[in-house]
Amino acid sequence: MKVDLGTFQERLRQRGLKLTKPRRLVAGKLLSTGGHVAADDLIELLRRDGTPVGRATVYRTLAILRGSGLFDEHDFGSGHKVYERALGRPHHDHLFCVSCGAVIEFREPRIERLQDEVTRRHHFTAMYHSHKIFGYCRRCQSKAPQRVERHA
Amino acid sequence: MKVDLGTFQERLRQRGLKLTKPRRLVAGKLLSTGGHVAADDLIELLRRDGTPVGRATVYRTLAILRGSGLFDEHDFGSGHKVYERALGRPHHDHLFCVSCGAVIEFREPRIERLQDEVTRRHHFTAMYHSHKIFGYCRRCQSKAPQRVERHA
DNA sequence: ATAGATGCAAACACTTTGCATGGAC
DNA sequence: GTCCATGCAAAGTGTTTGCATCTAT
Repeated sequence: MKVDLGTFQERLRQRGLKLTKPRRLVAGKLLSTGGHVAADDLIELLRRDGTPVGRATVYRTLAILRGSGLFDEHDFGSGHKVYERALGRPHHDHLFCVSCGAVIEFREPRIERLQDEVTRRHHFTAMYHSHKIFGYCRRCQSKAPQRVERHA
Repeated sequence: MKVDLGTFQERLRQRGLKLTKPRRLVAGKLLSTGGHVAADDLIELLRRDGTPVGRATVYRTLAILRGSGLFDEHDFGSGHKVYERALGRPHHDHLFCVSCGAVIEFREPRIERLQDEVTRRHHFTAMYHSHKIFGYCRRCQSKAPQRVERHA
């Protein structure tokens, strides 16, 4: 499934919203950037492009993109939320390097299956989940303290 | 393993810190409350007890308790962090009801094992993880929208 | 005695909101 | 023309920090 501005327009229509220039700019930049981008990054990037968008508008647009299921929002505890394209991409979870901030995606269907089992066991209806593993990535091994895994 | 103020004192000593009255009050209240408590809850509870502790001190004490491995910190996306006793309790992860805010703990060693496999695969050294499933608890089923699981 | 702790208020960082103006439909 | 969107600045929220005072050791 191709995810582009056309898809965005379509989703906006479904909600009776307008496709404005600022919204096109935010969505476009988000799509072209890929990766895990924060609101401030977007504001800065758009400003540098000579097409500044007000911070309120950026936040409001991100809320729409998230609410439409086009983008996922993640909080890696860095004090700000980051966004990544969701539609048209397979689901995955993340490893986060506490040393360099690298975000590594992983897919493990067996974990997903066990999750279903857990929710069933608790008569719980899952809507979404967040599974993050924090530690040291391959390149930051040397900075890791000599300790075993602690859970949180 | 019994976790009490004595353990706290011991951990403080190890770091060259003092066991002061405010710290005893915060740790004591946290231990007696159980559950998942936020900084503001503590401040309010202590104030009501007639033993108020400054907000800065509460936050600073929570940081120590967390850093000493006595308490875990969780963010369920409610805008504030919550704390729960960690030492002397088995590790677990959480289901969070987006309707009533209920926090349900679950243990699933098979998921933990698969996690290890994932980190090994990526040459990643895990320090801790956060696995949360959001949705509707048994009692809030009726409020759940008719939709399949969405991931985030 | 002295290094560390307290508590107030001010500072912070991220995000949201009120409101007058502007633009999509 | 109507209703929604924008953008500024101000407000909000949870948390952290500077600093003079106090206290456990």
